[in-house]
Amino acid sequence: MPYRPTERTEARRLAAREGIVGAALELVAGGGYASAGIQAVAARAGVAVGTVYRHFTSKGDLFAEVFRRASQRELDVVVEVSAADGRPAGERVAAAVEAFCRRALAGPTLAYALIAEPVDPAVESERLRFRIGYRDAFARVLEDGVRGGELRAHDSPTVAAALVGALAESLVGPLSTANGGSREALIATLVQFCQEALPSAHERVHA
Amino acid sequence: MPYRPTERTEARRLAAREGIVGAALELVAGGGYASAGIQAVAARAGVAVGTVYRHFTSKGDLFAEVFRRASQRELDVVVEVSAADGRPAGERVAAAVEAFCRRALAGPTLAYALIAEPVDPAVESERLRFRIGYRDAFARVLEDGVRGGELRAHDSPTVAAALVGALAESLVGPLSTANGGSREALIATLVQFCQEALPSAHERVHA
DNA sequence: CCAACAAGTGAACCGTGATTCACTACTTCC
DNA sequence: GGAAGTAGTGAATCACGGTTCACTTGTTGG
Repeated sequence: MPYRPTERTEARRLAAREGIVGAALELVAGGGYASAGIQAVAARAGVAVGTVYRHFTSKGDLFAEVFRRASQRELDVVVEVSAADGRPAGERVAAAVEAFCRRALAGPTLAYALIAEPVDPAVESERLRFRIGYRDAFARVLEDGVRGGELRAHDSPTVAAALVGALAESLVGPLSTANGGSREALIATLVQFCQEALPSAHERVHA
Repeated sequence: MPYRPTERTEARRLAAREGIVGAALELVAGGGYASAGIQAVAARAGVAVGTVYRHFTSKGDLFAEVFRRASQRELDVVVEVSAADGRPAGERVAAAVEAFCRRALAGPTLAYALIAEPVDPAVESERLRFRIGYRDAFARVLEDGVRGGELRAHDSPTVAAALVGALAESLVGPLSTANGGSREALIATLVQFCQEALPSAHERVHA
């Protein structure tokens, strides 16, 4: 057996792969998914088009990984911040919302790509996993709040989805350009909104 | 001048145009924008591909009209329902939300296409107009509420955008499949959510 | 009926961008 | 050095669906 990939070679291969993922991520962060063609990725990574296909079976495969990494970073922060057990649900939601907002506003193009921009089906399904992750993070907080008597019983998944949708729309959705004010004011408005939207136990139930 | 389009001919032309728009709308309502290619539209309308281009300069042009009509119907209902001046903002928001939900749930594929599905830029800009319409309808109610002392001062456009986003996400967004319960329960949850989310004057301001 | 023009037709065209593949260059081991 | 295999290359190919256009058909008024 005259040839067998060695450690050194394997590392080089991995580095090349990383270079491609990194180039793709830079393109997405800089100009959105629309600007991230295979040719552009290859050029930025300093490799040939064919090389990209040595490491990924398709464009969808590549960007599924790109989205997975970028989204995981974001989700981890929100999960971390909202995990603080014992504290009131309202505070935990506020912290999660603020973290979500700050990160989205810090890299709006990336946030748009991760949340709202049209993408390939393979990438879309990856995105869905993380959207569900956000929803579930909020839902956990809501359910803890119910258990602790702070919130009344409610359909947590739906309310959590509504919170995610509210943030997505106001931060990166088509209506997001509307907020004329400062970044801090926007965050304050959204934090406030999400906190009040919670089904507090002491709130009068309308209708 | 041996030929001049007459009334009868003009009517026939208009009918053909309507047939194309109708076919396109049926396709969108049945299978989303993705399933509505020019070939498919022409086939369903019973005309040749070229005929479509006698009536519309491009695919974007055709579907901009399709979306405009479909969206206008929906927006009119929400604007109508929420316009009732004099009544409390909470009630008006509840009525608007309920109308929005019922119509979206009655035709989920169409709702998805109108609100969330990826579309051509020309169509997207048409969609934006209507999303702004929804937001503004909510914003008007919010501002009336502030004037009437029912709500405290706040960033109405942003809060209105958040409401629209919350509804869009929970009804037709990627997370919408999650709501396991009944349609009525979902509507009740969202109506409740949106009402509580309003910045009521008597609500304690956190943080 | 015929001139003049519009409407209708649909196979062929075209732009875009992902994907392929025959080839070269490199790495390992004997 | 040479055999055996992998990584890299990038111009050519392919798939797709919107768009075109030379042609046929239909309509009007003289």
